[in-house]
Parts: sequence; C-alpha cells; structure tokens
Amino acid sequence: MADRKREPAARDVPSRPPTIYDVAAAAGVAASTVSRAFSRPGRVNAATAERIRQVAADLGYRMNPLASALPTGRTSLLALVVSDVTNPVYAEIIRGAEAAAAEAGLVVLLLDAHESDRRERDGLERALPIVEGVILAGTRMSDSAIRMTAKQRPTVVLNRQVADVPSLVQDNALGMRLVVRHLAEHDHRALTYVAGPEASWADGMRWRRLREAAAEAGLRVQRTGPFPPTIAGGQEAATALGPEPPTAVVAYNDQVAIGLMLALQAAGHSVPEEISVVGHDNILPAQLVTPRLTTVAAPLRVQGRDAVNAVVAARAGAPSRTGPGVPLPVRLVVRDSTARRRHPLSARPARTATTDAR
Amino acid sequence: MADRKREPAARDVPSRPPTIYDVAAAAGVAASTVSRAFSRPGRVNAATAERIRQVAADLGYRMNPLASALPTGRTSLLALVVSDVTNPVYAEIIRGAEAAAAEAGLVVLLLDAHESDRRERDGLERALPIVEGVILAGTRMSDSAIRMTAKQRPTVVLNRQVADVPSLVQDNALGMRLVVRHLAEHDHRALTYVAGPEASWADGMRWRRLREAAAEAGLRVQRTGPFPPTIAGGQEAATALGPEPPTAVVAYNDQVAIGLMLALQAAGHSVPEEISVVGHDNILPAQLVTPRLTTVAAPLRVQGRDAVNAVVAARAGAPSRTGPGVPLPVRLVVRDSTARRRHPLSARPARTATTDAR
DNA sequence: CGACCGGCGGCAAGCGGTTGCCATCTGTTG
DNA sequence: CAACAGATGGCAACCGCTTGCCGCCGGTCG
Repeated sequence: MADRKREPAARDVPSRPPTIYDVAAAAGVAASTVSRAFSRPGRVNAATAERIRQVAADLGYRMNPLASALPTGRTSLLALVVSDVTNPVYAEIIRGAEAAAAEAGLVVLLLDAHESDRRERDGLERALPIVEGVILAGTRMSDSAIRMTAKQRPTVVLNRQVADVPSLVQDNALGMRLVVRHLAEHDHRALTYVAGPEASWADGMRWRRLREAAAEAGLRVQRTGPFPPTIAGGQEAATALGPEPPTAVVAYNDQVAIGLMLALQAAGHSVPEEISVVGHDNILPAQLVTPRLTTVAAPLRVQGRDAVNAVVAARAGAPSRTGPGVPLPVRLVVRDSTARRRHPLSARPARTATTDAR
Repeated sequence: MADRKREPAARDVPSRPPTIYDVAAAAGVAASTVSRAFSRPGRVNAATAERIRQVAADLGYRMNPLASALPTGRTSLLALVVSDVTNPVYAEIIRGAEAAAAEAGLVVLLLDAHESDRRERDGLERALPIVEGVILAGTRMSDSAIRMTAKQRPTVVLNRQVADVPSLVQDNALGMRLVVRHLAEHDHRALTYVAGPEASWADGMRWRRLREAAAEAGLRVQRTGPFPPTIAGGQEAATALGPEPPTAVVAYNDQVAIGLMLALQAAGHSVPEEISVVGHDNILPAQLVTPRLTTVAAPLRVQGRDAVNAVVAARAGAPSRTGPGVPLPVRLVVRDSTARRRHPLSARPARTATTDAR
C-alpha cells in the first residue's frame, strides 16, 4: 500500500477518487484550506471558498466519510436495534427513525436481534464503535448491559425504563385503564392477561398496569404465559387457556391477540360473543382480521422520530434528561373483537364461586 | 486535536480506549506486530501472538473499525435499500439479509426510500462510500443509476433485471402461469391486472408474464393502474374498476389485493363469489383477511440471504455472474379469495358479446 | 507612526490501523 | 562450513481528513 502510485490522474482516467490534496493542488491552496472550506463555513475567505468549491466540483471531489470520521469520531451512523424486524410494530418505528435520521443527515444501521439476547449484544458490540448513538427498540438486554452501552454512546430506549438512561415510553397506565374501562362497561367482571416474553419490559409493565387498573375498577385479573410475541405464540396461548376460556382476554400485543383469536375460533369459540379480545400496538393486520381487533394504539412512528431526535440532541451536546419524560399518549381503538359479556347464566357451571370474592 | 494528552492511562482511569500502540508497549513488541497478530494469523509466531492476545485482553483492547477501514476500505457494512420498510415483504427480506450478514460478520445499513426515487438516490449516495456492497430490494432507480452504483460497489438487485448487474429474480413467468391456470380451471375467461407503481420493474414484468400466460391459456386480460402498492392503493383501484368489476383480478401485490377486497366488499360485492382476487408475495396479512387471500408466494427470506451471500462472494473476489441466474421458484398458495366463476347467465347483461371472440 | 488586532492560509501533528520492505535469526542444504 | 531460504519482527510510509498554532498582512487605534 505504501507504494501505491499517486500520479495526477493521468490521461483523464479517474484511477482513484480525488482527495482534498488533489483539490488543493488544483486550486492552489493548502489541503487544510480545502478541508475548512467544506467543514468550517466562514473560516475561509468567501471568494477562496467559492473557488475551492468550484474546483472540487470540477474534479468530482467527494469527501471520504471514513477519513473524516477517524479523527473526529463523527460517523453519521445511528444504531437502531429491534427485537424482530418481522414484527410490524418495528416497521413503523423504523420508518419514523429513518425519516428523522435522514433529515439530520444520518444513516441508520439496523440490528435485528431475532428475540435473542445474544445476537443483540453481539451485534451491538460490533456496531457500537462506529455509531454515534443508539436506539434500543424492544431490547431484551439486561438493564446493566443497556447502561453499559449508554455510557459509551448517547442512547435512547423505547418502551422501557432503565435508571439513568433516557427513554421514550408509552402511557401504559392510561392504555390499560382504557382497556379495563372498556371491558367493564361491557359487563366483564374478570379478565386474563396473555403475557409476552419474560425479558420484555413492556410486558411486565403492561401486566402491572393492567392489574392496577383492574383493581381500581373492581375486576378480577389473571395471567397466563409467557408466550412468544407472535401469532404462533398467541395460538399456543389459546390452548393454555383451556377448554373454558375466560370471557375477556388482554394480550401482550396484537400478534398474540390475533393468534389467540385464530386458535380460539378454530376451537369453536366465538369472538367476541363468548370471548372479548384486546390487543396492543394497532398493527395493520389488526384491522384486517375477523373480527377486527380492538387494540391500544400508540404513536409508533412519532416514537421512532423522537428517539432519533433525542439522540441527535444528545450528540449535539444537549443535557439529555435521563428520565422517561412524559409518557406518550395512547388511545384505545375499539373494533369488533370486544363485546358485551354474554349473560352469566350459561357460564362455567363447573367452577366454585368462592374465588370470586373481593 | 494535535495536543490531546496521551498519558499511559494513569490511575486506572480508562481515559481513552487502548490502541495497538498501548498493547504493543505493554507486550514489548512493535505496533505492527500487534496489528498482524490480529489480522494476519500465522504471520507472527504463535507464542508471540498468544502473548499479545493476552495483553490485549487484559487491557481491554478492541480494534477500532474506523481506523482499520481507512487504509483497507473494509468497513464490514452492507447497504440494503428497500422501497418501503412498512411493506411486510421487506421485513422478510431484511430478516434474511440481516441473518446472512451477521453470519458473515457484516452489519446492515438500512435505507428506506419511501417509494421515492430522490430519497433513494440521496441515501445511497451518502451510504455508498462507506459500504462494501449494496443490495437493492425493490428499487425505483433508473437502470443507469443502478449500473452506476454497481460500478462502485458489488451490487445485487432483487426482482429486477439490469444489464450487467447481478440480480435475484423470482420466477414471474411460472407464478403467472400458475395464477392463470388456477383461474382458468375455475371457469374464468377474462381477468384484469391491477398494476402497481410504474417505476417498479416487478410490476412491468408481472403484467407481461400475466399477459403471456393468459394468451397461452386463451384468457382475455386487461390492465388498470398504476396504483400505489399499498392497501390504500388497492382501495383506490376498486373504485377505478367501476360498478361492474371483472370476475377475476390479479393484483400487483398482496397489499393492493387486500385493499381491493376491502373496498369491493364495502361496495357490496362479494369476494370470491362475484370476483376472484389474487395477490402476490404472501405477506402475513394475506392469511388474516376475510376471505383469506390466494396469492403467489416467493422465498423472500431466502432471497435476502442469497443476496447477501452473493455480495459477500463478490467482495471476496468471486467473478459474480452478472446474469439473473435461475429465477427463484414460486408457488401459488390457494386460499379463499378465488372461486369458480359464477354462471354467466347473471353476468353483465349490458355488454355486447362481440369482444369475446378469440 | 508604531503597536495591536482580526482575518486568512499554511504547517504539521495527529486519528489508529495496515503493509511493503528490510534486518535478523535459525535451521537447511550442498 | 558457507550460502541460502524461511520465519519473524520492526520501520516507516501511508489511508484522507481535522485542527491547534503560527505567521503574514492590512487596517485601526492611541
């Protein structure tokens, strides 16, 4: 490499892309001046800068991002880690993040964890040294691992709270309150939560908020799980619910809810007449299934955008409040998978009533 | 920057991550030896290498990918350009690509074009200098623009053929033949194609193959469009079909097909009794809608994987056959959105029969 | 009218690895 | 035993850009 020829682009054959040195030579200035002409507006005389820009354009000069990143550390790269690209939830977040990143002149580097802690850490470890910030969407890593990366790069975590790390979380309390109220208004007195992955913070939080809201409203709650956050997981859950499912179930997310409905229906149950099902996230298929799924909707795209903006702000030296800030508003999208509870006369004759006290 | 302090990590405070120089000093060798110990196995004595590795581990040394990329150009980054992350089709491709990339020690840099030529070119232009290869999935760029990037980096394009650029295309001819045969077997004598974006190569090809297959089978075909490749696009298409839609329609992709069904049903038509609908891609929602969508399925994930592998091979200096190679097999997933054509007695009394001759 | 100052360019030392070439050293070969 | 080849490690020149510091120059101030 040390002996690579460096002739002045003989015979017009652009053997190698031009560097600032080529531009400098052609413009009759020093390389440092060229550098400044591009990255330090105002630092060089306007006329000179213009000339340099002109020469650069003629030569087809393009700054080498690698070379400029080496001394400065600015790679213009952001890591976005998702637990499963295949989940439509992330498509929205990615879209939002991508858009905001592009606007800020950044490029996003996507890491798919495949729901695996290992893959996630490995990938992140590879990416960390070259990115300027990290967005953890639906991470399965431990709090300490997250804090570790946050120590190295501006980091924002989505839908999870980690001490000392900025985060953007949805208003789970509100969401679950809405769900419970909706269900209560439809005469439901008990509901069961179908849990997602244990490693998911959102799962824990949703379950907790659901319990609280239910207690407030005087509904009984139960929990079953954990299950994979997929349609298959939901189908699995359906069998776990047994032959006599509850009258209302709240699923960890839409995919689980959909799988659940599918399996329930396949088993001869009817939704929503016998069983009301509520999902979470409002992914596109939620409005496509029959019955259309009642679900909690969150501003996913906005969340992706805001996450990038937060990282960008931190990169620019903002203080970066570490708290969760104000949770993002959610709303309940009522569709056809929930209905008034069927009159209890016909319901579970086999179970004793003693556990119903409250 | 020139005067940044460089003390020997006094007081155990890891002020700056260790470099090969630190390792070299600690191990009593030259920096070049450290470099080789890591990147040129066998070049240094096994014992020395081991000692260096040990010292490096103790110091917590990690190679700086930026620094090593500067002289060599190996960034371990791959650009994956999709026209719309929000389309589930790409989720599968991304998943396949991500997995293969991780296996090859590469990281994927995702570019979302938002169905915009501009965004796509801009993003790619930013990314190109730092990636080692490019995968264009559903690009909207011009052939010449594609060839341009292929000239700069190993490139593979998905579902599109561009002279002199390696590509991975699905067997559209087979797919459409299957579709036509299926429809013909169900007494359909005419069908209309609902087109996707004009800039889409796949759209053009599918339409062409459909026409050919239909001609072969003696079916009449029509085309309407273009429409955006989304559910909304499909809904739009439904109104374009007018009050008396054809008995069979083949949509550019599943999203269009779904939008179409939705709108058709909303307008009081019944699918598949009145109208058979066929989609393309077999995205998840296809099996969720009612009726479940008959569609052409392609091995998306495999396609993503193979694309990465092809780029990796090219990077490693493989000759990279530039042809499209053998098209990827597809199959027709028959579900409930297609049915035997209703007996023609009741059909379109208003139209003359003269055009039916063939 | 000399000291001072701001504007503008240039110099050169990095950033952290990589690698061609060379010097040693050791074990072979004739 | 001398010539030689292979193994091994070091030197130093890059990769292309950034930036602290300095010097020069013309203008301003006291």
